[in-house]
Amino acid sequence: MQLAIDELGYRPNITARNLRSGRTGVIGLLLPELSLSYFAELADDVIAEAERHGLFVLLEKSGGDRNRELAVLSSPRMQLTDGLIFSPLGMSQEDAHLLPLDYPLVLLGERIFGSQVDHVTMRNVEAARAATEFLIQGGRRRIAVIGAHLEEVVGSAALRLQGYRQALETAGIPFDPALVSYTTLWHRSNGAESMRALIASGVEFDAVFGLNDALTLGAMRALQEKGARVPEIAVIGFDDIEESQYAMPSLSSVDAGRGQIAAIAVDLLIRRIDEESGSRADPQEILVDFKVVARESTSDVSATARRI
Amino acid sequence: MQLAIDELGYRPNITARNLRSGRTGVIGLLLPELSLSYFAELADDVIAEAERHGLFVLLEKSGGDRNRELAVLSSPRMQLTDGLIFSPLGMSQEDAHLLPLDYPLVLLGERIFGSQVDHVTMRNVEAARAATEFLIQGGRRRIAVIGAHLEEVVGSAALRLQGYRQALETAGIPFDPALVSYTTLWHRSNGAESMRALIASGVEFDAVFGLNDALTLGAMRALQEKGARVPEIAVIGFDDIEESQYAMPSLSSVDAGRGQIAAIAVDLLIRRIDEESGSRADPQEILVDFKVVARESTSDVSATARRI
DNA sequence: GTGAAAGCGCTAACAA
DNA sequence: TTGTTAGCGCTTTCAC
Repeated sequence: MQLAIDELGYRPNITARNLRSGRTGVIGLLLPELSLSYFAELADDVIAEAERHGLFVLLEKSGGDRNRELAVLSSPRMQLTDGLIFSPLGMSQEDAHLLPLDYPLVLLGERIFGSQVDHVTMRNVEAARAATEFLIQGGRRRIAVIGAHLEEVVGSAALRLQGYRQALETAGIPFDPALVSYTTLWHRSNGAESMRALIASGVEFDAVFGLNDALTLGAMRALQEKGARVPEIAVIGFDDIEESQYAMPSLSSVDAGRGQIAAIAVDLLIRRIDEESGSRADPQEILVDFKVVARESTSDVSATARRI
Repeated sequence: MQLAIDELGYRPNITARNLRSGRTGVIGLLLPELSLSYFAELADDVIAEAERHGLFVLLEKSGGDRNRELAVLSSPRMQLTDGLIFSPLGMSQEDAHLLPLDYPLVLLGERIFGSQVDHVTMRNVEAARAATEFLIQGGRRRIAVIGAHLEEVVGSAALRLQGYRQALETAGIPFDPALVSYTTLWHRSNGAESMRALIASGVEFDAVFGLNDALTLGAMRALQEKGARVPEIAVIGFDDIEESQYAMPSLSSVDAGRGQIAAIAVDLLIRRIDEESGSRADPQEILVDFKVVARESTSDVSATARRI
């Protein structure tokens, strides 16, 4: 039988099979932007994980735009896929009710919590607090923050800032708003601009906590331009993207569990896809592990807060 | 009528439509690795371009492995897509006959030339020559190369090395094999290792041409670790990935036309998809434009070749 | 056991 | 114009 199949070169028609079975074997992945290393690496992880389960990944990018996100969620395009892993950036908590419940969906990130949808995310507050505590243990007291978002309540920036403040509080260090620098986006250029502004403001600091690695690499570059030495000024980022270990000096960071997020998201999505349509299990909220990765940018050196 | 559609919430079944029409509205993109910035940025460009034409992108990664590339090419998975944009890395010229001719396919990159398949690529030789000439015009004579591949004839590394040699020849500078450093992969770590080996070899040089930006950023980092100053040692890369402008110092590079490659590849693929099955147009070989992007790493400074 | 038939939801062709 | 039907290629069911 197999011989005959090979000989005649028979190829099953996947589309017909899909029509019949109601499945496509494809999952969607909706991310803000692939040129941000964090998301590129996340996509890599998701594709690898999906492949292990015999699934393919249809990749869409939203550019972080709420309308584009909504358009993708409601478009018939998504019928090509059995489910969607979605990392919102434009949409926020108030939009939670706009998430489809009749379609297998797994949320990532920090924009929407407590919806009726499975959600995998990192321990932003705890991980940011660990990063800040690590700097404090290294003797730093004037820790600048790069990448805060104005008036944000949920979202990565707000949560990580919260972790930072908790660490200060625990250590009895007063919070100084002058040390917090705001950006809209988290590209390297925003980090560099923020750092230049911070330096221009004349505020003293002995360490920098960047709310993601791309930002932080830009900030570290701007610091060095002004003649500041790292780790005399200690610098730590967040996400632990691959290039952080090749920066000059190599950048300390927090590995917030990206690989684990990808694996769990795919697993949860598959579970939803396989679910009998009548019996919808309760939505799960999953938090993954994190760890501080110490590199040269936080090597111990005598610390003195100062103007640069 | 539209009212009735909206009211009843009618959604056409895309799969049924696909079965009927023989089209899926999805194109495949097969790349080595998304965590390499060049490919992440290329994927971003392809997705954006596909979207402009109402198409979706199913992303697959090969890890640069020939067997995985062949597996994807011949697997029925690809029936989910109307065509494929493929950047081979494991497959090479001898495998050209294994490319399917009965399926819309556009090749990228430098591994396979002159096949019966549409091909979009950069002017590797000319662009590498331009980068090298740029260094020579800056007064450099001892230009190290990072990232050559042993015994490669076609492929990005070989072509770019060829451009380097042409530039030397035109300038009457003898080619010194001791200045050429070989790697297997083009990650940042390989660039750093190569540079350390080059320095350990004791050879004198006053400039570095890295065959891609990731390599070059790693090499620049290793240079600086040894106390060498850039641009006293001038450094130029290839690809002009986004982060090169934020390196310290910012890295000069060659923009070899990535965005144009994405746009043309999608256009060609659509043309193939729309082609009547009987009338297969001749395969096209398209070369895109390049330009040298000068940044701090090649700012003019007095150059003296030396041991580091 | 092997084989025929129905139907997934759409669209193109045809009939009224 | 409007309505009906056949068929895309698969899988599941039911009859033999």
